Amino acid sequence: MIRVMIADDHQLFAEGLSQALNSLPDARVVGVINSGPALEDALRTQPAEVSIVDIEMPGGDGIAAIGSIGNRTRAIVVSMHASDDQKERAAGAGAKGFFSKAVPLATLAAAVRAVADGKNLIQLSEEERDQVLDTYREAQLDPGAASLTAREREILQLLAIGVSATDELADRLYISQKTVKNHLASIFQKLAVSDRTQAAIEAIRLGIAKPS
Amino acid sequence: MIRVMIADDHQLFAEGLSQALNSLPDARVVGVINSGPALEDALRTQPAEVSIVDIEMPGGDGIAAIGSIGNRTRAIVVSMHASDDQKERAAGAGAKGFFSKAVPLATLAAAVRAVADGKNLIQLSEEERDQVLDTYREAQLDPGAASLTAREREILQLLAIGVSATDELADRLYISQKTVKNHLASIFQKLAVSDRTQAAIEAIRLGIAKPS
DNA sequence: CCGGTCATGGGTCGGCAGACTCATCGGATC
DNA sequence: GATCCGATGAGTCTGCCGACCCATGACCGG
Repeated sequence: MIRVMIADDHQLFAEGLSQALNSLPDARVVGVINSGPALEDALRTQPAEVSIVDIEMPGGDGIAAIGSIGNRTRAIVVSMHASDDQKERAAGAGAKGFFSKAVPLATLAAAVRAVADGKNLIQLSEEERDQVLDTYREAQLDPGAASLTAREREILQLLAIGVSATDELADRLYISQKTVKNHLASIFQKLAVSDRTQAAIEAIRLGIAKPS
Repeated sequence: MIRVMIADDHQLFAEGLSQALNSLPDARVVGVINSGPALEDALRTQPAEVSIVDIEMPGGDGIAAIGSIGNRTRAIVVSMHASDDQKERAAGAGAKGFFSKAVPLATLAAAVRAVADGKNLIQLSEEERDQVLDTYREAQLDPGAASLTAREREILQLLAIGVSATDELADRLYISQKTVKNHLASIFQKLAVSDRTQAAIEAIRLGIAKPS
């Protein structure tokens, strides 16, 4: 689980991003703050592997904040109006990544994983960076969840949207009820749960079910 | 259920906000687009009661987009650098609300509910506006969920964190298994579900369970 | 070709889940 | 004070759920 701190004076952006990252199965936002100086304080009481910092903040901007937190966290800088100049300054302060706020959420999520894994993205060319990010696009699931088969995942998806009865699951998948129960039994083992209610909750938490 | 469309060229912001609004029990984001002109197209195929539009977008800015969508949707304008000038222009184009991106998410959520309910917030003074918003801070739950009793809500919270067995629920609440089953029966009726798995999913969707 | 894994399916069995009806008691409401 | 509702609890019964064991055919990697 990657602990993430967000620093941005635009609350709407910060809270939205927080919700979005929290919905990833392998990340957890542990703090949302609205100014640069507060970042250092927050990190003292609440450690985080990765911090996402807006470069444009009032009261001592993001760059200064990054410089002061040093090695307590790895910083990813985001900017509204991304420029090469800003990128240079971010790199100089020790940031490990630099992104425009115009990039898709999936890209930032991949960057968070890459940076948490020790990668430094900021000195790479765009092609190199995208290549690295591609290897981090998928969430690192729990060991149990990672070993789920395709069919088991299918059943979990149905479970998570409320298809809970064995006969309904069997109907939807065109298999017998016996097979459904067999699959469920392996799911219970792999997820370390004891019934389909807990399995459904786990499926939602792990992001196996698509809410949209 | 309030259908919401989001138009913002900063994908990170748009997707983050989308996730955040989707996590509300009474709103659903039906589209996220990244330019002004695309808003009109999107609304033609996918109706939405409320649209959240960034005033600063390349390729014909948000103001023009709002003017062209007229009465198909009610627009709330958000801006990075909120100014009175921008607010005037938004009001002139027919927007029903105007907010800085620095406001908390809860405020925007309340605004979405207010605007969906027919309120026009843009001509109000700050005090008047906050007064109106205060009446919309709470999500309008489904009729069924709204009538849940305190005890029923307690059971749902436990269910949603994986306490699924009757005897465990009884232990945690210091009541008999019989009573647990009686409460569950009323919950099933009120939420229109048929077993505790579906109830747990509904509880999560309705925000009855606290994830953090 | 052989071993492993996956999807499919069968059988059995104990036990819990859900549906239905009812009772008591306290607090609120009128 | 009569009434309603919420919380507590009980009894009964059908049937599904979960646990355990096993079999077969397909596929894949060595």
